[in-house]
Amino acid sequence: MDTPLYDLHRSLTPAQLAAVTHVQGPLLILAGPGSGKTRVVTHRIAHLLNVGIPARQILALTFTNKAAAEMQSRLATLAPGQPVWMGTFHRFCARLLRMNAALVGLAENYSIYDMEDSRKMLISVLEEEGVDLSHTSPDAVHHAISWAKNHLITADKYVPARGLQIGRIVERVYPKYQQALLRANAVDFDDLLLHVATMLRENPEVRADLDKRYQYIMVDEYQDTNLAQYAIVRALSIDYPNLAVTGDPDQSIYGWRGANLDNILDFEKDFPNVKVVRLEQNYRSTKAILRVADQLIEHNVRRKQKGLYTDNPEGEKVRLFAYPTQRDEAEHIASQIAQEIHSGRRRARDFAIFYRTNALSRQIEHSLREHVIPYQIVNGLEFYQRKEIKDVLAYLHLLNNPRSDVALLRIINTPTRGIGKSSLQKLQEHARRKQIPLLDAAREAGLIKELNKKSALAIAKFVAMYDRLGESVLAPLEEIVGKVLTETGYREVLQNSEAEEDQERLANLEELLTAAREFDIRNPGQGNLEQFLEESSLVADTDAWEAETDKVTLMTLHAAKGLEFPCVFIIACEQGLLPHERSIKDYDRDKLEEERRLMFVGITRAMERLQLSYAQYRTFRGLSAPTVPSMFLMELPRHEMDQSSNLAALNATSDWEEPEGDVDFDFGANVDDSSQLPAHDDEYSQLDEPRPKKQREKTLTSGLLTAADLLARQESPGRKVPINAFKHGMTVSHPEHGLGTITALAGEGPKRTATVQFFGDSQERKFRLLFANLTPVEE
DNA sequence: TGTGAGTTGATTTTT
DNA sequence: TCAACTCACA
Repeated sequence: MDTPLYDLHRSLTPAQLAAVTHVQGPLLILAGPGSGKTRVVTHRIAHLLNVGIPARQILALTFTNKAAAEMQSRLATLAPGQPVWMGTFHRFCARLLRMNAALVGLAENYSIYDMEDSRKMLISVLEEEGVDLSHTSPDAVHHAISWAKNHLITADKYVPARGLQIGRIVERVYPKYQQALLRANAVDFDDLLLHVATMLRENPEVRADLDKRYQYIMVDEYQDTNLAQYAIVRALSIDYPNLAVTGDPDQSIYGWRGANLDNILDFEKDFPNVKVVRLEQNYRSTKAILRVADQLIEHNVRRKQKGLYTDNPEGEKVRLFAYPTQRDEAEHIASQIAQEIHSGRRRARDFAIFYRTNALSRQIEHSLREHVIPYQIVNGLEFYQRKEIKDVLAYLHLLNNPRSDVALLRIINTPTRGIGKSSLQKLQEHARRKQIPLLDAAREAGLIKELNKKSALAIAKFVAMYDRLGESVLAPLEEIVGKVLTETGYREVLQNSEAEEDQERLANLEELLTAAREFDIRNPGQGNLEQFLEESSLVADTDAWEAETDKVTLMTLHAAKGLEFPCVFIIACEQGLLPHERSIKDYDRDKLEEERRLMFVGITRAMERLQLSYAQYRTFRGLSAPTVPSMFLMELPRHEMDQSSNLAALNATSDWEEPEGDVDFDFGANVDDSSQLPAHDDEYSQLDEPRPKKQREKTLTSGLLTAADLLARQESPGRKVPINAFKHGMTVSHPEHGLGTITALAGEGPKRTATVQFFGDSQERKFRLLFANLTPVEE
């Protein structure tokens, strides 16, 4: 049933309503922080549906999976069951490319290389070309290529900018890199966009079809679009220019990734007759917080003037604290949080701590642990980036795309099977000479003269194993993953290892199996390997953040965008960190303004309480040094803020709530203050024990049970062992066949099936667990 | 060929 | 500080 219109529109302000009810023609929504933007977007989609626009004509593009999921779930309550396509740019492009791969010289089973993969590929190209890297690094070259791609500059069009040192190298290597990718039937992240943009430009009829197909396009966070994304959206909005974008120039923080602020600043020029709606009322923060944010961002030149206001209460003063050391900073923040939690005033999830770089989280973590405060970190090492996961996925990648050399290189000797560096080199040599994929070269190992017998045999065995795995590509994902773990010996190696680290890896792989199983449930039917790989390639760190758990959140300022918390701490507001030194050193105003926006984003996450702080002394990269407070702090309305130097408070034993008196905030005093901080260096390094690996744990599953799980848990009459007790790699016994090992599991509930390899049996056997007479064997 | 110690070199943000 | 990479040795 459609939601009646009046219901949908109730509780919207006039400005919001104007945006929601705009249907035909371009629309620009300038949405300040906390202005209910997501609400407006989802209501607008619901409105479009209400006025009879088919769901399949609507497309909503976001930058993160999280944002897409958020929208999806909100829309689900407004307009249940409507198949509106929502997702990230990259995912959308992956889809389009899948359907039109041939147009850009790819096969439809192409692989998506992540940063690590494409970097490896680039390095091998650089080596092949014999490029001298003494004055640059592979990463710099990579970045330059990425920059070019984001600016729609293809390999054949690349002309080095004058004075750009690296230009010469890029000019030479970019085409080779691109060829290598095509040969491997692979794309990097940037290619997803570039290929689609190219495809739309060169195939007018395809473009027209898609334009017609997606008549109503919405783009979230438009200020973060780069030229490629702009071109794509533009190309799909020519015949049907019903493009609605939302964004805030003041929250553009991805310039370094090619985001082009002009896209939003010039939107009105690009699309004539655009309707502009400004959402300036903030529903999130107190007046005090908003004033601080506003004053800071006033210092930027490249922006659209915007008046932020709120009807929220004045609230408490924003705090600006100077601590002697980072340890004091962390300790005091942790104590404040602990006290608020213990007093029952707030819960752990109400707090967030932001910092400019990931490395800054360590001290905070340490203090939070000391105070036994639960926290979650959104940081670099996410699930799909872990070695063991990437290894196993590489097997899957190679199964899906036999031309993926990067995948092959990753696993041909993982776990080790006697194929060393020199053998590999010879193999690569051979592949290069004949211009064939490595896997094909491996098939000819016996014919390669340079290879000794032993190596050739090892390679042949690898190929045989690969082909054996290949027989299962149409099986459910869980089964494929299980097979990979068993057949490759990967599981066995870890099981036999004493190292705690390896046990953890085993647990992570168990999680991967669970993920595969959940995927199978979501996607019944055959041959979904490709889709599974695509999904796993396009997930990001911040997607792992869980709003529901009751934990303090630690994250970078970048990751914080789009979120809100009652209490926010921004630490290390120091020159060189925020703004980051790289944005200061070449006096680039744009870069500096981006740093300022970053701080603006951080500040505007806070609803009720905000504390900015810096340490007068900070140990960074093992070196301790006095700091200079962030220049941005000078731009704030300091007179109306609570400025305390916390030395006094730190000496007090009990009450943290009221930091002692308003000591004047002296920006110069910190530098020569080292006398009162004797030898803290050593002392701290002792305290600073390495972060336990456990902290990395991130759950892929919610812990919720599906109906099928429950079913599986039920004890069926006549059997002692619940179906769930059977795990991959487990030893089991069978009255007829004797002892064996479970090599794969698949299916759900009564259909759950185990594949067992019995000892001394030449082939595997499959059993329905519900009926089979299998028993786990205690080891 | 594989392992481990030792050294180096780099350290922003991420789809 | 730490991870990635090199190089020497078994």
